[in-house]
Amino acid sequence: MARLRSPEKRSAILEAAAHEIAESGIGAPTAKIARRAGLAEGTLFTYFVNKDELLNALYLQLKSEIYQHLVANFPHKAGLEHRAWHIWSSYCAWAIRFPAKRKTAAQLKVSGLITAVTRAATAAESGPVDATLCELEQREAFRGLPPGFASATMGAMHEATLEFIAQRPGERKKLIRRSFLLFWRACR
Amino acid sequence: MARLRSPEKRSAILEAAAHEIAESGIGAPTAKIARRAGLAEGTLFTYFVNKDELLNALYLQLKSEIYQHLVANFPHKAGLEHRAWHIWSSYCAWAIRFPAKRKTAAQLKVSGLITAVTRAATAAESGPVDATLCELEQREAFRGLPPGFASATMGAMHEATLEFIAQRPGERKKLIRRSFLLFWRACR
Amino acid sequence: MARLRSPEKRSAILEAAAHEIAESGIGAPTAKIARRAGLAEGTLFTYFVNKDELLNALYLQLKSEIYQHLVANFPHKAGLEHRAWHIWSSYCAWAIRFPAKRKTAAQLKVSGLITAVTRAATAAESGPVDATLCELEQREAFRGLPPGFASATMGAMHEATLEFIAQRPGERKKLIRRSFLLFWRACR
Amino acid sequence: MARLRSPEKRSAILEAAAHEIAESGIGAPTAKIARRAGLAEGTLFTYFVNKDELLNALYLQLKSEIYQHLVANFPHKAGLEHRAWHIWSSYCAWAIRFPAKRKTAAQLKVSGLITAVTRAATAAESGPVDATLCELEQREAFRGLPPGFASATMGAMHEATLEFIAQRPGERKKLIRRSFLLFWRACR
DNA sequence: TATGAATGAGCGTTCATTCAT
DNA sequence: AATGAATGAACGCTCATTCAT
Repeated sequence: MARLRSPEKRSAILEAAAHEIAESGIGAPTAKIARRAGLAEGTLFTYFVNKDELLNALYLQLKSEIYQHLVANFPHKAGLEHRAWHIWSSYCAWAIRFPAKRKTAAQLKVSGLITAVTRAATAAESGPVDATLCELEQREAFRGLPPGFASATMGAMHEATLEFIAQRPGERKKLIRRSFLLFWRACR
Repeated sequence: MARLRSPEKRSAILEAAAHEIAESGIGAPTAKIARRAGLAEGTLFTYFVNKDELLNALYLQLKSEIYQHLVANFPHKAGLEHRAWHIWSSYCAWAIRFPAKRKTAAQLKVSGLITAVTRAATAAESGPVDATLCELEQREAFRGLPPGFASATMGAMHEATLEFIAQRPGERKKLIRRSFLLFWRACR
Repeated sequence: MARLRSPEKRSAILEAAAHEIAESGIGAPTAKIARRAGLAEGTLFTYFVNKDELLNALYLQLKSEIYQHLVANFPHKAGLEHRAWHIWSSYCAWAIRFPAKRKTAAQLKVSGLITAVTRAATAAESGPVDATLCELEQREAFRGLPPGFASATMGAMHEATLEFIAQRPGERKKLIRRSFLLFWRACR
Repeated sequence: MARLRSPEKRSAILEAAAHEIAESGIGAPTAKIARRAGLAEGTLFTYFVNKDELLNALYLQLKSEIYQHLVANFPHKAGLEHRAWHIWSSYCAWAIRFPAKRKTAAQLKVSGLITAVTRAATAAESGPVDATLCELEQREAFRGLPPGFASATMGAMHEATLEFIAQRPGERKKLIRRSFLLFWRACR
């Protein structure tokens, strides 16, 4: 019941889940996840009341990890384009470094299992990243489009870019730069 | 001679699968799909050797339906922007008209079950749409980006747009127009 | 209804069944049997009302084939030992020549699907073979043992012998001779 | 600690399987076996990874039970004929006492599901029984026949005998004695 | 708290048999 | 008579979840 008996074990479960789901999809068995986390089948359910909750917690965790990554070394004082570039390139770096996590996040997003509450919680994190994206949305380019559109567009273009990078890892740097230019043309 | 395998039943299965998967995800039971198609459980397997093949056939079918939709009334003689607009708005119209199909196509895409063969088959269809997208990629905006990037970008921005439309159906027309403008700024 | 429309097709089904069952056991699908016989799934059931009847007919057929084989070139005028040797060696020759049929006959025998009626029918065939076996049973060695015991013993020792032959095909001839000697010691 | 896997349950499954297979053949459903063992369907698969393994384990178990039975009260010091008689009569006694097990063992043997590994494992058991059979094979009667032939012959004649006993249970004792005499004539 | 055996509903698939053609 | 699509019960097996230890 006490849901946080050992934060390490909870983290181990989330980490294991991210990898299992990347490999086997949402249908990855809880037993395998638990085993990969070094725990017994049943123990998983002392940390998460059921699989759905585990999946929602995992989504939250992944979003949070991304956020941490974007915020690290954030150029608070820089101009808008530079800050946008930081977000763009940092996210790509994270996605390339943790491909399993990225894949899992994508699967969870379309799974239909992520609740409105969870989605709201991911949106709640505010900080320099959101501030930058909001600033972007003030621009002429986004006139008439609803709040969040800049962020959604960026995310969508990210996914497209990362798929190409997966096929041409050698051109990684160039693709990140060029795709940002494309994005930035739209915003300008 | 015995009854012939009927294309109508095959279509009914694909149609039923699209709806069941939209509602319940990739895990939708084949028995439910068959029932929804008005057939017995076992009959499904005279049309598709197993679930994976059904899913691949469904993906192919959905891609093909989209293509048919985009090609209908295509303004062959119009300028590039006009043709791009046709693609943009027609796809949105299809997605809004068949939300279940769109959702299912998205799920299948990330499911890991779509084979390389299937993906190749969807890419094989060539025509005015591809020609237009290729023409787009010749532009300065896509310099240094690999073939297919224009199409991928468009697709990604579509997804973002459609999510917002789902929440504000009333602003549909405006959102489609405005988001196209955003896309077009990038291409210009 | 008319069960004998085409005797060739009926035979083809039995032949196909013998091979399929040798390969896959009693569980061999009727569809596969029909296909192997060059017929459609449903056609099988115009010749045999159901699978059980097909299996019983097959058992009968195999027993009959064996009998035909033993009776061919039967040394009617020879002494008892010579006639016994003919039965012994001819059966081994048949089993070696048609291993699938032998295997299938063995499977059917223990399957629990062969009815008393079928068993009775196989026993009904009378002729020089039975006469020889009856003659054998008159001997001191079989005193106090029920009718049919000589035949059963011979059959049992055959099975044992054939298993060894399967592993040492090169010694075939010697094994057949030596095992007959063993059998004959018992009868003498 | 959780419950430990219980040897009793494992045994109960094997026992149940022996009876179900005797009644319904190799096709006996695992669900029925589990139910007969007093367990839930799924529990069977915590003791055996799949049906094939269960069947192999069952074969091993039956062979072992037979062996235990033959070894009990074995007349180690007696002459060869007496020891052979012990094996002969003890096996018959076991088969009559546990007809279901005997039938099942026979079905498994011809099923094609028993692996080489399992067969090897059954052969590995060595002891006074094998010693006696080896001694038998040294005799003139088995000259030129491969090792294991005495055992195979005995087994084959057993099967024949038991079939007759099944039809005349009253003459059991006499049949066992007389059939042994027949066997012994061959060996002498 | 941690364990993993136990549970049984649920799934994908097979297959003997029926029946429209 | 011959065909093979249609049927649905049945099967082996999986897995989220519970619970005795």
